[in-house]
Amino acid sequence: MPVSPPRPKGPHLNALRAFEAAARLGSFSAAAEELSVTPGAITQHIKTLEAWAETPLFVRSARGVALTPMAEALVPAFTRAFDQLGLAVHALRKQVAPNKIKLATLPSLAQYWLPARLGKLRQIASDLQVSVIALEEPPNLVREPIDISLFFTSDPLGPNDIEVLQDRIFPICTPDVAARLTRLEDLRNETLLRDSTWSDDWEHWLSAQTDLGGIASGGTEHSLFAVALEEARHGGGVLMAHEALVQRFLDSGELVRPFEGIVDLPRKLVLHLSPEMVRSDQLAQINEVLVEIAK
Amino acid sequence: MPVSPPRPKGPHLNALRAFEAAARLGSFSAAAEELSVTPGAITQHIKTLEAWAETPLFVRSARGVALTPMAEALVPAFTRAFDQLGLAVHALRKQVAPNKIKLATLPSLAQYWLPARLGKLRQIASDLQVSVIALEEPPNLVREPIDISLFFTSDPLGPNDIEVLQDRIFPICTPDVAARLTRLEDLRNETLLRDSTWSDDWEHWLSAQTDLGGIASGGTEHSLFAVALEEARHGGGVLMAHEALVQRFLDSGELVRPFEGIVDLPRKLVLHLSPEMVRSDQLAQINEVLVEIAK
DNA sequence: CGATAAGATTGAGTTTTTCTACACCAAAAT
DNA sequence: ATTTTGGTGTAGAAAAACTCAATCTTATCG
Repeated sequence: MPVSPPRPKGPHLNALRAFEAAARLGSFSAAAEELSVTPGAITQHIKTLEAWAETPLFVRSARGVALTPMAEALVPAFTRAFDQLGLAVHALRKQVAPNKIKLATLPSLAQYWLPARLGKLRQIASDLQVSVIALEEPPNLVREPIDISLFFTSDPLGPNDIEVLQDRIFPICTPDVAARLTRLEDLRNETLLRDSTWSDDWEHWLSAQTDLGGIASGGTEHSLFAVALEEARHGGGVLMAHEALVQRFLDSGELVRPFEGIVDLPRKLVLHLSPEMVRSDQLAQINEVLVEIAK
Repeated sequence: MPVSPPRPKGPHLNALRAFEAAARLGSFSAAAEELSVTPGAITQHIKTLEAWAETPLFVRSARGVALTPMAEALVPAFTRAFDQLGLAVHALRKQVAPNKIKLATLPSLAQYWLPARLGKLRQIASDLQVSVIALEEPPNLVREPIDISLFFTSDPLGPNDIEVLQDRIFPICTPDVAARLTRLEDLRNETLLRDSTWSDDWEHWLSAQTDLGGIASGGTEHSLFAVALEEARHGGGVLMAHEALVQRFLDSGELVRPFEGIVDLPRKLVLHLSPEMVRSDQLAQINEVLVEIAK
């Protein structure tokens, strides 16, 4: 017979968001990354949602998770909903402060490439307030309150993307150290400096050199490019550098290229614009700015 | 110069939901009602959202709140987003348990009108599990996990609505009490029973009677129709009854109508279907059920 | 004019949710 | 066999959300 239960509550919004992220990214840890929480938090959100729905949504295996066929069918609707919500939040931010712009980029770019461009930019559009957020991974521009991202990628360009430059690497060191280096084999006696986010740059570069000696792949790895660069500047070794980041040290002569070889990596530095950024009628002004940033 | 602030966080989802509800309903207390929280909770949500956005969203006056012109423009996007989310949740519920159906209705209807219909319904579609939720106010079928609502309304019917019957009122009492009543004026000596949700039914009915004596508008008011009815059944007075709710007592003779007058109120009992209910391919089966419910 | 009512706010205190930290586990990769 | 990867479980802590009761402001009523 008909019971009269208490008013049923919907699922928690945060649990739905966690579900959507995990489903879209195919992984709890990736979802945790995107939402900037620990993986354990995602596990718990999914569990409460599964408890609410009284059904499992993911099948767990030791190697990762996969969506239940049933859950699979539901994901697009949730993705659409949270995308809409993201757009609405973007619209709110823009409405409130049309000329505050948040730009996310790699710490190294933020430190060595951006400042000069932003300086010029402030002369052109002094009403814009650009703040820079240093991130290791590109943010989701639909979901997060960020307007522009600037990262290296090898993905094909979308309509809201602007190519800035080609990623290009070569070794650099102080003139002192360079004096000791005549052949590639001499690198065996030097400390090879590398950045942990691009830890196989040395391998890429070496394998592109015609006369390849078995140069050790070791060397000291630094979690920040800035630290590795600092060590190179003090003559602590040979750094595998990205052109965009070290141009000014080459110009000043503080650092030099001990070898000719330059390797183009299969990726470009790309500016991504948030949908609201594109939609906004402010676009003309922004574009002027972007052209300047992209030099 | 470009700072590097910590990763910016988006606004709280619950605050956005509160904002959307308050904006759509034009009132914090109405939003509180819809979300089943206290008005204070809404106030706080809006405040945190305003703090996040660094701008006021509502202008407060003692009479209520009104949206900032700026906020006004943003509401539709949020409404769309939360509607989408509501639909997605409905889809989830249906996917998980296609034949669990939640029906919300007035306590009095749940007690006096529904049971007989649901009984018949279970014979026709025994695989359906209908659970009944008693509510004073119609729920928002897009946002809440409820499939069908059954309430009195004077609004024009939408596409997902089915008219069930016309609301019709008249006084009833026990035969004993009726024996004392020959003219309307005799009501002055009786206790007029009324339900607090329909507290002006007596006035409606009286003003529709041709020979209107100045019958006192007092009497005892009960918060539940069931209580008022119980009192009438014990000869405690004359109850202004709704036809749908007391038919069975008239049939059994336990209660009688001391006067002829029947007043049609300008509202109908209407079944509302959730969008998912309509969308579902289960609709054929449901319809069979609905026809039965609507008798 | 005072009384009352409607609606929102406030601050304190409480409950619930959400998160982290860290130990742990199982398959896959080395 | 060891390491790595990705998820789970639990305890405790932090943050968020909520309630309650008092309070304020203005409109309406008598």
